[in-house]
Amino acid sequence: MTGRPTILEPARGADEAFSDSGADPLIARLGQFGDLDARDRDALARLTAGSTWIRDGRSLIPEGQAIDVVCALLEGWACRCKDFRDGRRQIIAILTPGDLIALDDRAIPRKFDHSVRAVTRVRVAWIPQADLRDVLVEHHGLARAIRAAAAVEEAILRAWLVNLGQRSAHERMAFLFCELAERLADESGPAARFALPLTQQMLAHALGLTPVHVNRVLRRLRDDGLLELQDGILTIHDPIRTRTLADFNEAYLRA
Amino acid sequence: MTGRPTILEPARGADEAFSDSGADPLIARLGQFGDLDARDRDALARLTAGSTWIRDGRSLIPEGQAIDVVCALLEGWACRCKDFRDGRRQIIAILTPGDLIALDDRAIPRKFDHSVRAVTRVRVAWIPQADLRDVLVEHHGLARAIRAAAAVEEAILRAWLVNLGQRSAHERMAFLFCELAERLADESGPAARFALPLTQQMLAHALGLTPVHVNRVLRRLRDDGLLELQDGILTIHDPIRTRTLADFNEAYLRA
DNA sequence: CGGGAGCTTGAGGGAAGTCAACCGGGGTGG
DNA sequence: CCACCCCGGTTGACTTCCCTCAAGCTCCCG
Repeated sequence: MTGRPTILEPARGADEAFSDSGADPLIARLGQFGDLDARDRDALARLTAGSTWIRDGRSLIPEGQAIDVVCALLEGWACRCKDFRDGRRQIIAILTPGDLIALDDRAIPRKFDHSVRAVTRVRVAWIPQADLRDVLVEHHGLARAIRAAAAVEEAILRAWLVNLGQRSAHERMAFLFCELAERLADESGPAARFALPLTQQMLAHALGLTPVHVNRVLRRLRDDGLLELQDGILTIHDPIRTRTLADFNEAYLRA
Repeated sequence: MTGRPTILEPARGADEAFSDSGADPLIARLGQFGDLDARDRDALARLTAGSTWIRDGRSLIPEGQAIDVVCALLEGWACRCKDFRDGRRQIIAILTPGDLIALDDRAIPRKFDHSVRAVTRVRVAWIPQADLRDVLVEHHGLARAIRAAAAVEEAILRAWLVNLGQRSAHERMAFLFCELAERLADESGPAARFALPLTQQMLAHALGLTPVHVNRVLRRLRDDGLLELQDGILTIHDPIRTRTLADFNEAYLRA
């Protein structure tokens, strides 16, 4: 995590080529917060028509940036992070497909107090704030869903604050995994097995721990039969005990 | 902090008597985020016309409450806090006069995922969400100032998350005090000496530490000549070194 | 084959937690 | 009125969780 991509991409026509893929992840996400009709979905598709691939490790939004365009994360993972001059780093949020980044839903232009970085290779669409605002005055259901998503992101922030303040390393780790399992849930319930593209270093930055200790905690959780993180795949073997350890309640993730 | 007031009030006509005091703290706070004209101030005064005193330690908003009225904090301090079943508690935010609590600026009705408690005796005004919304459609400057205040509160949340995740106990404490000094600033700059009505127990809950350790850290900061907390008065003797220790930058508190 | 990134494990240290005792002040009840 | 008692603050002794430093591993890639 030096800021430079650590793994070179396989050859593509261009690093940041246009793609015509749809706005599906966005529709799936926002649809959780209220039904979207065909016009809403169409508007979303138009807003995200031109999307771009960006390599892992790249900065999507630098700290200090003024907010003038919204970034719709369509594929891949990203994170908000705050870097210290002395090298310390805190990951403030983990962003997954369907997240709207740098959304200024309060119409208060502020400079970014943190940066946003691509964790994996990501596909994003850049939407001028004005374009989005114009669409939202016509599409109330969409506007409402977006506000609900923002409210949930704020609730996640509070949950993380509590997590860092009160829980032990083991509990923190379990809590983070429970949250991600819930956020990546489909109709069949929370994901018990999913791709987790975070290095132990990144987990450390998210949990306020050192990479070494993250490793030990993961080993302990594996030895205890709770879960396993192998080759970027997280498997929660014992969801009940994992939830209990984390004292996890998913209510804050609902609108 | 058992949930019951620990200090009984001196006799008053009634515990929750009406008061006709004005909306000055609210005007002062929101005025920082944009000029308010006489009509705006008047509207605020009308919204907060009937205010109530509530004893310290009382719960203003219980966890799980649906948001139907905004609570304007006019005098005294309060805090947002999250309680665990096993007795652990995390203070998520410290609220000072001028704060709007349970403001639903995104118009997304959600159940409260934490509680709000009076730290000191507080004077509050309860404003039905609908009344506030009605006023804001007519008063754009006011609406904007309130959105800006909400954006700053969210930035404070991020700053606290980083504080808990990355800083040592000493740094955390210094950071919190720098933030409060800045938030309580007047024209002459950050407050170097102000009433801090938080017990060491509450500081511990805010900083993710134990009360015993808070005491030791305070002693150390005092011995080192940085600051002093005596009888509920915080005096920052050496603002420069305190800021340096905390690596404090107040940019996030500005709109 | 060499080098770097990420993962793993061990040994030792330090920051913060735990347990316990004591003090002082204010409220309360005998 | 005085004696408690409780709460908050203070300090010491000891423990523990997590960090630091360091080495060695695998895998991928040049």
